[in-house]
Amino acid sequence: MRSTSDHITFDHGHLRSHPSGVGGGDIPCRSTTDDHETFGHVLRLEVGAESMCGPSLVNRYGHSIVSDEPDPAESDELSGSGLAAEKARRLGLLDEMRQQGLNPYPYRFDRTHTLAEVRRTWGELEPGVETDDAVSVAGRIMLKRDSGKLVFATIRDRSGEVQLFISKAVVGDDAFAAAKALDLGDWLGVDGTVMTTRKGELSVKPSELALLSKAIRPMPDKWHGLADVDTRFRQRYADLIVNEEARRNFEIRHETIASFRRTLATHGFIEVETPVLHPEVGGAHARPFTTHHNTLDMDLYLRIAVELYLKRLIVGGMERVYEIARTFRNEGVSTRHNPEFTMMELYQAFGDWNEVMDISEELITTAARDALGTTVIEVRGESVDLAESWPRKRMIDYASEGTGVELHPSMPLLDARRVAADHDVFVEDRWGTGKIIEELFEKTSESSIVRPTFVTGHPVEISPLARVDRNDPYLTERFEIFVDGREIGNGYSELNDPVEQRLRFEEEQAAKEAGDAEAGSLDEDYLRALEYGMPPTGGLGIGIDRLAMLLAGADSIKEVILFPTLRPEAN
RNA sequence: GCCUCUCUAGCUCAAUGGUAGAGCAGUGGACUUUUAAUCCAUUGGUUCUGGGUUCGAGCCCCAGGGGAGGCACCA
Repeated sequence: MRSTSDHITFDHGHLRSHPSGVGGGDIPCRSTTDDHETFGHVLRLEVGAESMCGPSLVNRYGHSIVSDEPDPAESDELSGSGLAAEKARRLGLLDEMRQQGLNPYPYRFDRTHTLAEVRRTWGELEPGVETDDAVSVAGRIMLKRDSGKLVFATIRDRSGEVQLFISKAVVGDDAFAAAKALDLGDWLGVDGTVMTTRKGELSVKPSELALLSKAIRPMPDKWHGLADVDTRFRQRYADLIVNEEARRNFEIRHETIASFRRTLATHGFIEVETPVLHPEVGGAHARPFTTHHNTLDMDLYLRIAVELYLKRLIVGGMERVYEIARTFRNEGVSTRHNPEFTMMELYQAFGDWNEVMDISEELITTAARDALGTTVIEVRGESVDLAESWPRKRMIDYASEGTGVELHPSMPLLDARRVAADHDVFVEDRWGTGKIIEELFEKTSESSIVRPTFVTGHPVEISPLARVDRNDPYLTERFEIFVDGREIGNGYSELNDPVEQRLRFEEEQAAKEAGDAEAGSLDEDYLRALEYGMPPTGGLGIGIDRLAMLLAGADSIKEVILFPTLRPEAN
């Protein structure tokens, strides 16, 4: 809560009472010493914002804004050039500016062109051309080359990079000195004209430069960037500043999600938001995070899936809904798992698993086209065209081929256990044949699936919310999408028979009581919803993080999550 | 949770158990078409932390911490 009384103290009258500054009347408190002339022309000032010219003004945090203390440049801290000394040096520059009434953190800058727009408009200019075309651009200083009476600086905004051609003869001695004092990492706003150098480098020749924000901390290595993965993930801001790859990965993630929304909109899906705090765990097989609401005095779970809520909406007649849902699972962290991750789940009334498989292909293929400009991606050195129809193959067929034994959930449990033992697959006592078949599939086949593939027909035992296969009572109409050995999606014909659903829940409940920490609980409200009648429905979930990994070619989920879950920093 | 690897200047990296170095960044200087600008000079260290072995430890040993990869679990 800001109040004027404890905010920076200044008054407009004070500003007005000062004679106009030399350089255009907007610099109220110019110092007359040569030292302070350094910044004399570099700043474009906003009225009122920089009027704290009096001695020892203190802001609401108690920091001195302007003081008569000795310049930090003379303090002990600056005797070296470690991080502390470097920060002290730059803070000293700030003090110096403020003593002149200049604000190193002005409130705004009006730009006319992004750097990509500059490049798009003037990119074809011949070498050595000077135009009269005026632009205002802004960006962070990434490189700086100081050459006598010229300074070349490369600035970057979100769209790209452009060089500044700063000429002493154009900007004048004072502004040129100020430009020389700029540091890598500083944000700059520039008014100037477009030109090309003799070698053809597209440049903006500034007539006026404005420091938009002073960097106090030095940038990572301008050439090598930031390589330490720990630092890259903890200080994502630094990673994004210096690593093109990081920026690209999150661009791809964004384009993927944006593409999903467009595709779903064309199919008449409605985006909804359902609770993150769930009183019951359901919709997937996973261990939840638990939390507590104080006023209600109620334990709650962070959602592990949104399935049961979205299907309630299908009962309610919303027909086509989806949610891009942050989801939480209290399980291991790996290159493929983050405790919080994003799933897109959709439900489509009157459809079954066939419609949902079709839309899976469309969503992912379109996302690739939108994010990468191509549907051809590289997977394990293999060129894969997502636009080619994805093969469909039953899980029991994979497992049978993998083991050399004809497997089916109807086979006696003892036989299934023997096959598992032959393949070094650990089996829990409570597992039935269906679960053992899934384990055998994962052991023998999962990692060998490279191109996108629908693995279908999961046993009923491991699919408590999926409808039984219309042709085989032991299997369900379910599929999982595998690419590069990883599951990225899961869908099925939704079970809508409330009586059968209750029986399935009761089996899960029994498993939970038998010690399965990941089993869901019986959700009476969901059953009540089904009792009102849910139309035939197809449902789908796609792991957005994993899809982003696939499209970005990232080998770790942390590369596509801006702030992955990490232990707190040491000390 | 287990196994392996890793941690040195702000960043990227060196350094047989024997005085901790380089490049970048920074500082001072030269340079009006550079572009990882270049050239000259130069500052900067709790070698992750704590013990131990040794005349001597960045290096060897033990314990702890962070991270990565693999396994397990899951998506």
